[in-house]
Amino acid sequence: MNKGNKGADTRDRILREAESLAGSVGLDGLTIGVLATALDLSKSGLFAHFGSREGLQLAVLQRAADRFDADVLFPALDAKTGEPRLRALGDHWLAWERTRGAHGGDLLAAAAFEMDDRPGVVRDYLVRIQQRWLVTLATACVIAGEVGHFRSGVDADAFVREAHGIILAHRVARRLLGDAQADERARVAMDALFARARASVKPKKRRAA
Amino acid sequence: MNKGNKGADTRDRILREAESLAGSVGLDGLTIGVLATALDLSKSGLFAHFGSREGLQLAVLQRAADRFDADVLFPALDAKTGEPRLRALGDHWLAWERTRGAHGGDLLAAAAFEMDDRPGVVRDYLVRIQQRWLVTLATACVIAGEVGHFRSGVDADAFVREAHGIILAHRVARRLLGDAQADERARVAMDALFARARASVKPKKRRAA
DNA sequence: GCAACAAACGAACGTTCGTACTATTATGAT
DNA sequence: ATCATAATAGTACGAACGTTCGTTTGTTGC
Repeated sequence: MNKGNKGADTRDRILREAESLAGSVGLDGLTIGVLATALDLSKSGLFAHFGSREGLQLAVLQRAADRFDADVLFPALDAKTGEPRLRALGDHWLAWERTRGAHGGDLLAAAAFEMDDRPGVVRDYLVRIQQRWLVTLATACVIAGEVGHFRSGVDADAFVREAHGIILAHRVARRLLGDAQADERARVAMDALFARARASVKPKKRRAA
Repeated sequence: MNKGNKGADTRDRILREAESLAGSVGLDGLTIGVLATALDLSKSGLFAHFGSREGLQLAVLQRAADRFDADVLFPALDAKTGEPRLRALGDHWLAWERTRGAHGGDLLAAAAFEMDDRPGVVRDYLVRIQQRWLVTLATACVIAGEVGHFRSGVDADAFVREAHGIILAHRVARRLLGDAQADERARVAMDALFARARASVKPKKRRAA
């Protein structure tokens, strides 16, 4: 996999540890000193790989984004276009959130809350990858409508936003509140979301009042 | 309002500024030095009010929780029991998230993501108030079912979780991605959530496949 | 085995962190 | 007016922060 480059190897080692570490203490809590200690490296040796702390943060984010693509986006492309693919995207997203949640946690979701008020290149990059992902989801949703899996007028943005909400609420339930049923409940919620998008006509509020 | 106690006044001034500051840099990014500078106080003078940084964090969280109760919980008690009250809770919650989002941002939501992997009294307290709030919502939802506003078998936990998701997704859309329509979309999502709880029978997936 | 280069080190930089002490000022009861 | 006490300021501390520097170690091609 590597082209014999030694520096690139340790850089990878660093980023792997950094991603995990930033998962628990946050991107901003990530510190060169403790990272170096955790890896048995000198601060300066580690520092040289990134040139600045910001460079390290950016590299960590980049790595996380790459892994996200590899773990949730690309595998879903195996599924058939339309609802199956969208479903695969949602399932892998949830699985990502869940497994990453075991240790360190989903860095990207945490960073979204951490960085939303701190301008800079790190935030800018985060916005880009987050937006790209949501657009990807929305596009898949639109396609599911076009091929007839979803009802014709399905609101893709609303769909994506709801899926996003399920992921985020799941994280809080699971990681902060320690809800053992969080996984199951998130799955059920995702099922319901898809079922609703599938239904040809919303019931509106005909029975109420 | 105050009982002539001068110390309590500055303590309040400190906490007001601290809450706003922690809203942008996080509870963990909150630092005694910059807080003191922002308030034209000495580090030591400020420090004396809380005894430790952890004490400060705890006090900030406590103040935020109190304000939350004052701004979203108590006002909703004016609404009639059942769906109206639950609706008021949801609306005020969203309004809180929104206005706090203008500057500093909702500290509690951010802390939920920031602290979920950092054991300690701060996290413990956060878990308590978060759980209490969600239980409050769930209870209101159950009541709405009992008085006939919602369908009888309504899943209160699922309802609350979905509302939570709407809030969280709104925050990311609004504060990170800068979506100008975030407010409106969150309102619509909340409407739909209530409409679904009202409907006497879910359509299930009879039309699909 | 030697030159050229990449990678990691160790020490020090100036700054900021949280915290501990002591001193000073303001407040309120007598 | 005095005096106890509360509230704030001042100073100093050890540690950790990001960063820079010069040096040492490791690798590779000749």
